[in-house]
Amino acid sequence: MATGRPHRPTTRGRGIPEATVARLPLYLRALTALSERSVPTVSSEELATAAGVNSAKLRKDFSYLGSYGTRGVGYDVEYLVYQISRELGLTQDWPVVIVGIGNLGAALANYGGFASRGFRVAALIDADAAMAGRPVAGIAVQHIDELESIIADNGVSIGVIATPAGAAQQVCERLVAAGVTSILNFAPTVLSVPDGVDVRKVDLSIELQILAFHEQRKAGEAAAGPDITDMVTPVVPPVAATRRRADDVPARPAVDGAVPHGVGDAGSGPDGSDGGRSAAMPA
Amino acid sequence: MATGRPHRPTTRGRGIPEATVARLPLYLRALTALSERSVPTVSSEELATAAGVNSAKLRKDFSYLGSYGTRGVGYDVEYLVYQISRELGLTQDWPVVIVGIGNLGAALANYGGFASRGFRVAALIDADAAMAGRPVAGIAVQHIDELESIIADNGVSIGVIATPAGAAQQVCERLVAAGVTSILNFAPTVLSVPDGVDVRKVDLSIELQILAFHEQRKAGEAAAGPDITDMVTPVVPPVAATRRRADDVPARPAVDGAVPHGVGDAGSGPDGSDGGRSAAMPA
DNA sequence: GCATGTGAAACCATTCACAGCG
DNA sequence: CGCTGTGAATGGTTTCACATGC
Repeated sequence: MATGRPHRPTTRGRGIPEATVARLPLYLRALTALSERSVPTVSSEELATAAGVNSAKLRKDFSYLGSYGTRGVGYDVEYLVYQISRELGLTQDWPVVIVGIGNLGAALANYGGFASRGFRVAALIDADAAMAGRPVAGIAVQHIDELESIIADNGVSIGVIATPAGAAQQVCERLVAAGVTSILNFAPTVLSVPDGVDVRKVDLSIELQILAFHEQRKAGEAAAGPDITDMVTPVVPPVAATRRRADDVPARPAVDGAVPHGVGDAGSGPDGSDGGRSAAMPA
Repeated sequence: MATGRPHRPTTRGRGIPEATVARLPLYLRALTALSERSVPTVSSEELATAAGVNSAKLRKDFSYLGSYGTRGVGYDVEYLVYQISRELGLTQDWPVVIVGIGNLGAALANYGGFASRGFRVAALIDADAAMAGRPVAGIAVQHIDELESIIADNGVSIGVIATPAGAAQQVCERLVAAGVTSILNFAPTVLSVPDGVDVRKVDLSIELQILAFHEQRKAGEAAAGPDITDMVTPVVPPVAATRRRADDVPARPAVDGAVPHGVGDAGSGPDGSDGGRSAAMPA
């Protein structure tokens, strides 16, 4: 159980679908922008466009919160802002600690959207004694020895981990032991936590890899595809590759004698022609 | 899961499910760790644990790639690393540009996992002329005027946006016009892009809000016994939680005469009796 | 014998399409 | 009449459980 789990087996029916919860902040942001421009009401269509979803989905999402719209008119912006804020728990503010004040931690501490929407940076914590006392984003960094007392004194229940991967699990354990029950993890590691603790993960490298997958697919289709009508750019000049270690050779099946029958099997170097994306049901 | 769209309606069936693609990087990381410890094979059970998923899911995921395991034995680590890398398109390297070298952009540029897994920072770009020439993570920042030629000269197809929200859409358009077809967006905005361009979004503030939702739910459950459905809780003046503007009052339905009937309607502040932790707020 | 690979079942999410109401 | 709210249809994902084959 890693990333944002269903957090709980289904504590008795009730409740907003996880996918909907994940979109509420999006709606809230769009609504806040409208509110700032003093727009009084919006239709599901307009709001959906602003939030980047389709209107049916938005209406379905809102239907889980209650009937907050007016038929034939739309939604009252201010009222909806309040209802969503309340649903997300943003009418109270949440003290947050950031552990690991390197480049990333500092960036997070400086991030404005942080403080503005119900969250307050209660403390910045780092293991490097040399950092202690140094102000980052106007807050003095504290040494990790203080972690437990900081959590307790401030009633912190949300922690952000921005440490190197190697330190993440240990920091996580200390946070949890001290009372934190929600963790936002920026370290590229799978954290293991006890039940009842939520972990969400933000991983740059994973996001890039997902993009690379689609990117490759586009290139492959463009090159060998009768499908996909027109592509924006013809083909990306496949720059030479530079694999990071010495394992540039495909690597053989191994085991014993028979070779596992891959689908679009190896042989194609960095890319060769490869053709389609391979993948296809096995025989 | 970020905003990564379905990239395409279903370009004709075939292909690996999106949910599976999103997990491949996770498996790859776990496998790489095993590889470094020279572990020759793993079972689906072991690998699943290391990646933080369950084994049935992992096997199903791998089944979309082909039959790369050996019954009764498990998977050959090296071979699987190669197959997944190839599937993700990591056997070639991808030049990436980062636009917006503020705190976050600098953190991204310094992020090690970046370069190590098939990605290469081809350029750092910023709109501030004063930044031009300044080295960040060993690379000289270039002015945004050079954006188009940098993209073209380096065959960049992946761009990372780390600018303030206000600049994001414009930067996005320039990137796309110059040939970028995959974008990783860190700015808190919904980007609109033409078909064929993939956007993935990483949004700190959204992640925190999702955590806050669950956090609130935990507190609510702990405090309000059996069921939260009781509408109109008597007490509780909603804590004056330092809302950022003057709109601290709930905001009324509005429209005309009738009040919309919410579900677990307002009135319930942070939670009342609280029970759980919950920060001593500054009044 | 044991772990993979996979149909089938269960589950969740999205989309459709329209009834219902201001 | 227009737009919300929602049952029903569709599509995708996860889980189960076991046949398959090393």
